Amino acid sequence: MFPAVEKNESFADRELATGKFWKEQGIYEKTLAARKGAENFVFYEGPPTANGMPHPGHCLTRSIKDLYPRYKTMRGFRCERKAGWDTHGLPVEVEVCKELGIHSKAEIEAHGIESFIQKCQASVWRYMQEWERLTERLGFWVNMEEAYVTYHQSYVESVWWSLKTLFDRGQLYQGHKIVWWWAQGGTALSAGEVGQGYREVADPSVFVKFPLLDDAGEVTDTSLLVWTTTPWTLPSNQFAAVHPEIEYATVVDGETGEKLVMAKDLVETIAGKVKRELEIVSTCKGSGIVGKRYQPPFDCFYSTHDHNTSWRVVAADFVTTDSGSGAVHQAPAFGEVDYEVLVAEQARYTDGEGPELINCVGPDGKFTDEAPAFVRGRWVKDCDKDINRNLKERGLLFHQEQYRHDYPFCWRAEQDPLIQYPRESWFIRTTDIKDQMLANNAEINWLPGHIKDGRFGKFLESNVDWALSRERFWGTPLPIWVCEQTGKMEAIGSYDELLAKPQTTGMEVWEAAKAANPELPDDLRVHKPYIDAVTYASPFADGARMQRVTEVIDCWYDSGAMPFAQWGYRGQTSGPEKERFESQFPADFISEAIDQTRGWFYSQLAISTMIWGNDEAGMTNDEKKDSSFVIRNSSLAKPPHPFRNCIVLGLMLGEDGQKMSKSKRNYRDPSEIFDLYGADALRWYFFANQPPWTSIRYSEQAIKDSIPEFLLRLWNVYSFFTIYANIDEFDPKAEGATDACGFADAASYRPLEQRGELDRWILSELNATTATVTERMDAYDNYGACQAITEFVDAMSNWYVRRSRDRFWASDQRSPEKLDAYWTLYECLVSTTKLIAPFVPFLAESLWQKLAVAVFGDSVSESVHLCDFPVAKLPAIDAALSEQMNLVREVTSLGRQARSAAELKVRQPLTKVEVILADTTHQAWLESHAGLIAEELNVKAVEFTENAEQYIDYTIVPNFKQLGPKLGKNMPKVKKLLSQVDGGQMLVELKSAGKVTLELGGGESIDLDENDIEVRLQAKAGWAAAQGRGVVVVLATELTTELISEGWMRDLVRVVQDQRKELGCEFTDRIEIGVVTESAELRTAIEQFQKYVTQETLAEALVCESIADAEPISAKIGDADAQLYVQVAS
RNA sequence: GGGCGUGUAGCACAGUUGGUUAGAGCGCAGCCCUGAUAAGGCUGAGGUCCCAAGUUCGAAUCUUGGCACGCCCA
Repeated sequence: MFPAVEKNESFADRELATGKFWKEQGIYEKTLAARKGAENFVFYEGPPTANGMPHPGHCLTRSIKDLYPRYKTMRGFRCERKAGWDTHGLPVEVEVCKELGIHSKAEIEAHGIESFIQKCQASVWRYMQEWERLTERLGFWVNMEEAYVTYHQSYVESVWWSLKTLFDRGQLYQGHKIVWWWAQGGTALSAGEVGQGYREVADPSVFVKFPLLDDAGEVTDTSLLVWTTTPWTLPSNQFAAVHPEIEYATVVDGETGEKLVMAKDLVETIAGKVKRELEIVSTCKGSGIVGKRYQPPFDCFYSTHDHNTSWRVVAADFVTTDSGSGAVHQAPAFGEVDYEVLVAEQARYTDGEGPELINCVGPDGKFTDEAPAFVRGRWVKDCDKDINRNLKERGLLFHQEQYRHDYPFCWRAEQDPLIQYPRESWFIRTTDIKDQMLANNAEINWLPGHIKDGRFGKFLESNVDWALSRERFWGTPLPIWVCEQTGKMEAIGSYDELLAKPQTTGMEVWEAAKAANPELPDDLRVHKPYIDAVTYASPFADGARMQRVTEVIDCWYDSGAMPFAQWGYRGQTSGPEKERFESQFPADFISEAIDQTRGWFYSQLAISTMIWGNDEAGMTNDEKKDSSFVIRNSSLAKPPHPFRNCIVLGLMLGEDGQKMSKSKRNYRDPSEIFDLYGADALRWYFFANQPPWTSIRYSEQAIKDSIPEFLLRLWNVYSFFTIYANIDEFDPKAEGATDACGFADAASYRPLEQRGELDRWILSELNATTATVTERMDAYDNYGACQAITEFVDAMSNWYVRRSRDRFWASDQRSPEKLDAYWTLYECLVSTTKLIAPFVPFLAESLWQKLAVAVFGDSVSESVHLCDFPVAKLPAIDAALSEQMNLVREVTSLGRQARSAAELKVRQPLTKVEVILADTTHQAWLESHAGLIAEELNVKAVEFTENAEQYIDYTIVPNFKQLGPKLGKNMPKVKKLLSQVDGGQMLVELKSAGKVTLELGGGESIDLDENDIEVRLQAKAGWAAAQGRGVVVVLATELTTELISEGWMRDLVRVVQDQRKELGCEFTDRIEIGVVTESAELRTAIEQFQKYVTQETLAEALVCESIADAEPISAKIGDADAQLYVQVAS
């Protein structure tokens, strides 16, 4: 016996029980154990940060990440899933700062770095529980107990090892660059971080007069009109840039008489801005003013520096006439392009004689003492107004206005604008390996495909060296120690290596902290401030000490290092780290949202290509001998690495189409969704509604809809099966089957060829579906796979079960046809259960437990997830049968359509339908299924008519696909000719001769055979007919008394069935029926169809009088009114 | 400003190498069925396939140029 189907149990409740079962029985662990020794399918978990609450977008990534490992496991692979947590970086520091109510770097230092770091470490796990709960509730199987954590010592040491490798190769270098600088935080930000903080703001746009000097260095009456949007950089002005090819004009200001130089194309615009006449007196190319000297607007450096090198007009291609004046203020300290101008200028001189960088702003973003007195010590962005006022007072400000543009702010401290600022910073020379990265990229299977050469490829093309260092606190310390005397450096690859250095001191700082608080995790010893205390004797100078540089690194480097760092691999030549790393590299599958293009996707590729590039070009000689780099020569190093297949998910938007945000509350908490609809509904919504890379708008309704559309539909089939299997005492084990996947041992199990057509059909569909799902999933197309599954479940529910009901209800429990039906449906359900297991693991498990485990006990897998994925039995697939069945379904659908149009409800029997087929290939088969069609359409007869000219117009159209290439330009002519011929006659001719000849005129003619044309049928007016593509169904609409009576009796049956339900009858309960009516017609009909009614309703008696104890109900049967009495037979 | 992507029914989406009646779902309307019943089915209305030009015998599909939106970058 199958366990009875529970009523009143929600999917969500069942899921909780299933989750508990998995956990208690260690099913995930068992799936791994079961695949011991099997080929690996390597999955990398991109580490989320656990210091924020998870939202529905995380459910999406985690669902996809779960789907493929589950699928591949069932397909026979061993798929480890090591969880990971991203724990370092600015987001954590910012959170802690908020708690402490502090903001700037100085405040953190005042608070104490030791305490700050400890707080960071603790805060990383703030939402750990929520994340774990979500992961488990969603059914994302991942090993959280052995998760890798980026702050763990072994992880940090792996990162160190990789950085040491790069350092020793000269690929990690210190450079002087203009960076986006977060002044309050005292650190540079990476391009990715900056990109997240752009906001539209209004900044001043000012036009300033730079008086030009003559050859003697005296101020002339002409000024260059210079434009800038950052007045605060004017005190640090060093050049003015013009485009050498643009025309410049000298104009006279109609009001003041001043002479100004500006781009000729902009004269009119600028005149409009200031609303006065600007008269052009002469023009010249930009190259004509290049080299001219001018007096800078502020004298911070002018009087102390060489006038010949700075404060000159220089040529620059980036100047445009889109806005401004055509002459651009240059402060090389505060702009990347400006800085390049300085470098270019310096190149004109021998070393040391060119212009030096001038800068009167400190790293804290405040003006230094070199700046004009009225701004000293103030935050630069606050000084724009005062600077403008000062310029105005001195008559140098020509015009100012507001200008809206996007400007970057700190992504974690939204009120802090970033500034460009010159800094010493550490870089990784990724530009050296650009080609290798591109080669690796070319081998990655990106989904969708356009990522490869599109967003990701383009990003690689424009690669710049990775700005690695951060002048912050909570991150992987940059493992470079500097000699205090010589400035020479070396990199350290592990903590032990550091301790083994000569005369190491400083470990006591950590030891003291640990003694004071034994709770501190040991991992902290490789972090600031403890690691900074460790120094050792310099190998470069006697008596000197080696001291670590102060920086930590970009946390994206941490996550990108996970392919090896998750195992603590740092070049070991043997041992578990090496083995695990090598067996798990590269990944077969990763998936994250598209925002990771420049994040984790890139950091992984860059690091893996840096360390194990595709050739030996970057290796030192020592490394070439060093066996730890053996991977370079192994097959693992072949591209693609570090991952082979990558599904790039779209972004998930809130219900309102906006980005999900906590403050807008435009989404529901995932835990609520689980409670309301369950994890399977959510998962199915993700997998089955769209390809994963489309941005989806979170839709609660759509999640809800997965239940009736798929989950419940399948559940109902299962429920139907269970109810009748139990009534008929059908038990696969008792029948002799040994397990739930092979039934050949069962005595009553008949081979396919002995079973009825419907059974062969659904099993054909099952196997075709299995083949499709496998093929789609192997191509990482979950959407296509889900569509196939949905169609199959629909076919099973809406055609197989419906058409098989008679067999399930037949009274002979042991009839072969009935047993066939049970076996067939059982097989379909069990296979479907396995097919859906990776997608909706909870429902699949419930079904498996009820359909298989409950019956077979220990002789089947204890969980569906321990099963092998079904393999399609190709011989069982019968394409012709599938086509034929589709045709039957089309005919019945058309029949209903015709009934609906003629307002003849299905309950009313009709004498016949006529079916006319354009293509008679399947006609004979269809004729043999006339009974089925008759039953579906409630007609007494089905007739097939050929050449049904009375109902039909035949239209012949060319088969365009076939004839197109043959006919070319003659196509329209043939189309026209065919539309004019008598279709019916032509068909006759075609049938007898096998071809027809069409005269095209001009002596040309063409022979057409059956394949060259398509026949269209058009029902003639006046018939109750409906037409499909190649078939017309015509109804006979005349009714006889007998037919009407029969229709009435179907009414009666229906009302009685309603009443059965009302009375709470079991499916097997017998009843008695009484009908009291004034209508003689009704009484006659009852008499006539007594047997039919009693049989349909399981009635022992049907009488035309009242039944004493039953409550009468009023009913309309056909046209007649009646009082109906129904009661359960005693 | 540049790159990438997306524009198909009220909504959210499919549409396989170009082939002439553009599709399933939800929603809506009407109807049916009821021995799967806190279900199920059928039918219908609703589309300038963003716009324009081009290539072609033929374009939702290919090309070019616009427009709108999104993301990424400056």
